[in-house]
Amino acid sequence: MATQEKVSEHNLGKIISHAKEYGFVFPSSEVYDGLAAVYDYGPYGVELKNNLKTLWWKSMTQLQDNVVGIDASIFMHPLTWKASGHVDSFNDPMVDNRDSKKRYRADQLLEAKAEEYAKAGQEEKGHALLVEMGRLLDAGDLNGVREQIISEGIVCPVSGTANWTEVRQFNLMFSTRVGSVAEDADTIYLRPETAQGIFVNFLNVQKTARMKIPFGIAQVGKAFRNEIVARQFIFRMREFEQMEMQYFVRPGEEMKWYEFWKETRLKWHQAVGLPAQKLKYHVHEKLAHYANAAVDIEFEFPFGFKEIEGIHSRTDFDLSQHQKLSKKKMQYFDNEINQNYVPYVVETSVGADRLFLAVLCNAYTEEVVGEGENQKERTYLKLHPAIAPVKAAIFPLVRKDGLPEKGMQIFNQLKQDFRVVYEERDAIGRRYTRQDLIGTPFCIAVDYQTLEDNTVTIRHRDSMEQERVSIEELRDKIAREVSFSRIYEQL
RNA sequence: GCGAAAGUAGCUCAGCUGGUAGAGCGCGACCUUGCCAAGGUCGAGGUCGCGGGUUCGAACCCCGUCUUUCGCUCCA
Repeated sequence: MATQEKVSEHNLGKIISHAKEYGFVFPSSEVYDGLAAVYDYGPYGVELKNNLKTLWWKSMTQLQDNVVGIDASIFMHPLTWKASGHVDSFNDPMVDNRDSKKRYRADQLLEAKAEEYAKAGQEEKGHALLVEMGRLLDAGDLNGVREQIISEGIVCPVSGTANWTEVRQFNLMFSTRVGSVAEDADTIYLRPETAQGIFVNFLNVQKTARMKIPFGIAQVGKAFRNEIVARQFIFRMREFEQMEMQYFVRPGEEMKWYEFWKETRLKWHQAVGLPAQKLKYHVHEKLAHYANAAVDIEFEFPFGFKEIEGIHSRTDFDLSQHQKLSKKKMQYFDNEINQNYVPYVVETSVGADRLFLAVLCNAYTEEVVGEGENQKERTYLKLHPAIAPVKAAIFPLVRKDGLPEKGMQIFNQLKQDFRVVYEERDAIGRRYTRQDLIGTPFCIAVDYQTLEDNTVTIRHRDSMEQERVSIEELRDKIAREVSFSRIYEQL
């Protein structure tokens, strides 16, 4: 009888320590004291993350018969970001109130003021204020914006004072320069989202893969955002990985597909092992400029419910914008209705690192086992076998009498199909524990009986129970348990 | 970016009113043992986050800085 105690509140610290100590996630450049909000994946972390990415990729491109993949570059033509709106809306003028220590977007303060005027029947005054603000922002006159705030008598809602700092520009896109001669070099950006690589390739993909609407394009890749505050371990990083799928549909049918993906994706997270009660939808009331519907799938992290995936109905905003700026048609001819149109898009966008963190938080388990005198605490990662970094460990019970040789034989055979490890050092109990800590679902022990009848014991991580099976059965038995199809079955 | 707290061995931490570092666990080798973090022997590993200052002397006091966590703030 094991009383189980799941990690719930305020122990992100435990997860972070565990992740570091057992080779999942390290702070970047730790020998130089680290780099804020950047992390590296260690030996087991990379296996787990790769498994999650592969699972997602196959769920999209293999299980869905009308979704294909691409891998676009991180660098893109600068106009891409003009078209997407990032150049304009990823540049925010910020101002702090010195008394309340609160930070605001300067433009939003002025917009709120303009709204007040409008409500008071002074619409023209409000309009004039915004026009002037637009002029100042275009001219890069941040001081002018600050003077506007002060002369309008705008005060901080918290402190009630007008003790404002300078207005400063925050650019959320990282830029670099292409061209070896500095003066001739062009500024280009590191992509702040992977979606645009899909949009600009829409026609290439549609034509070469001969896709018919509705169809989707999937992509896994890095994106970069110069977050003002990056926090909460790998939850919000400046360099992160997205798993995105853009689904192109007939205009007017987007809500049907939006609902379809909303449900499909929630089910997927559950199938990976995230419990239903720790997942919920969060519908956006305030929509981004491109969307006509948006919902987040949130997971209950130790620091609360937070987004792991977004499902957005992006309308034809992106393709239309690219059509406008590139002057290339982004249209599809639909034989069924005999019409040319710019497709609407439903996006599913998972943060790979967030999913990783959710899976890790959920898997981290501390429980008390044994009774009375024998009671002790046990820590292990309850990962779905299909995504566990190591599938099985092979242990000879003792380090003599030919057991190591037999163990190596089994190891060499299994390693062709699975990520397995072989260990003969230390007491077997400790070896079990070490595997528990990294979430290995199966430990195979070679004992004296093995030499007689070619059977071994398989010890199951979660129940700690053992069963005896013949060596010939091993491969198939493990294969069944660790196969992605165990997850697909739940979809 | 603001506020608070913290930073000593791989991890968790101790280190008194300043007198140039310790423990447990872990790690490596060997011996004994053999089914859930076993015992023994030996060993590796720290310029106490970094840089200044005060002092005869700084892990400890002062200043600065970096990093992390938490709370704001921001978040397509």
